[in-house]
This record gives sequence, structure tokens and C-alpha cells, in this order.
Amino acid sequence: MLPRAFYNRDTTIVARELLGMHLVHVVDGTARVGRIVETEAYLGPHDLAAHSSKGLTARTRVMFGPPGHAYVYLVYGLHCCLNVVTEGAGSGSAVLLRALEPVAGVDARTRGPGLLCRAMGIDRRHDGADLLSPALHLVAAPVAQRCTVVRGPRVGVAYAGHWARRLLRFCIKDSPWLSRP
DNA sequence: AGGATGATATCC
DNA sequence: GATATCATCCTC
Repeated sequence: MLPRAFYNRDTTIVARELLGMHLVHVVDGTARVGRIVETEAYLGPHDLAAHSSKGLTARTRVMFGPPGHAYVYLVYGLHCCLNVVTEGAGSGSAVLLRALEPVAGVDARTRGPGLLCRAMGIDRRHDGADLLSPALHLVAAPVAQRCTVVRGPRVGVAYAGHWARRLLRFCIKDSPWLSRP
């Protein structure tokens, strides 16, 4: 299981290193496992694309909390999105998980942050959940594989001015499981 | 190109 | 208390 220290580091580094890691959620005794192929870094209150740029509110409370916890919110009224909180408490930074490659126990689409949550059985009840728990956590992939990482601008944040152009989206090159090419 | 669908922030 | 705005996904 990835230790708390993994998350308590620079958010851009965490976003890149999460590629290839496995997300594990045990539901009804069955482990659902997916390999992370796409992430986005949200750097803190100064990042106008980050929810934490609105300040500390009921919604962003978890994002301002300690690292290694799940920040889950509802977007567009229908879809949940899963983020992992990074850096020290108060930093307001997190990494959005955008797409998974199914590994085990997953029999649904996982391309895109909303579908990822649906397939993994993650919803707003998991907001604030500790990611160092038996039922929900991340692990290093059992087989060390080297993969080429490509960077690009984050999706759906055109409102964020120059922050929209920062290359804070990370993908495993040529993965067929990306939310978009 | 546009609709579903509801929480949130930001005004009044 | 009203409303504009979404870190989406699907169908047309």
C-alpha cells in the first residue's frame, strides 16, 4: 500500500508517479482493481482551475486536509470525481484520477473521471476517506513496468485563464484506456 | 450541438 | 432566495 509519505510531496510529481499504480476498492468482499492511466494535478488555491481557489468551504474542506485522503465531489449534477489529496494539510492541492485500465473485478467503463467512480463503486460517501485503509487504497503495480508519460493541458478548465494552458495532465502514452486521445 | 441533473458559489 | 456555473457523458 502506498504510504502517506507518497502523497505528502509535490503534487505534480505525485500526479506523474501515480500513473501505473493500482487503485483498489473492496466492495461486498470483492476487490475492484484498476491501473491508473490518466491523472491531473491541481496545485492549490493559487491554481485558478483548482476547487481550492474558492477558499476553504464545506466542499473543499477535504482538499485542505492532510494528504492521502479521498476528495470526492459531484460534478454536473450526475458524476462523481475522485481526487487524492497531496502535500501537507492546508495546501489545498490534489490529483484527479481520470481513467483506469481494468485489472480485476471491474466490469464497466472506466474512461473518464465520472465513469471511473461509477465502475469502482466510489461516490460522495467516500469524501474524506483515508486512502490508507484496507477497503480503499492504492498500491504499486505488482510488476514494475516502464511506461512513457505524455503531458497536456487539463480537460474542461478553459475558465481558468493561463492556468488552463499549464501541462498538468499526465497520460500513459498510447494507452487504449485514456478518456480522450 | 445540446440535454440531463444538482451542488456550489455568488450575487441580491 | 435566485441564478450562473460547472474538473462529465451520452445521444443526436
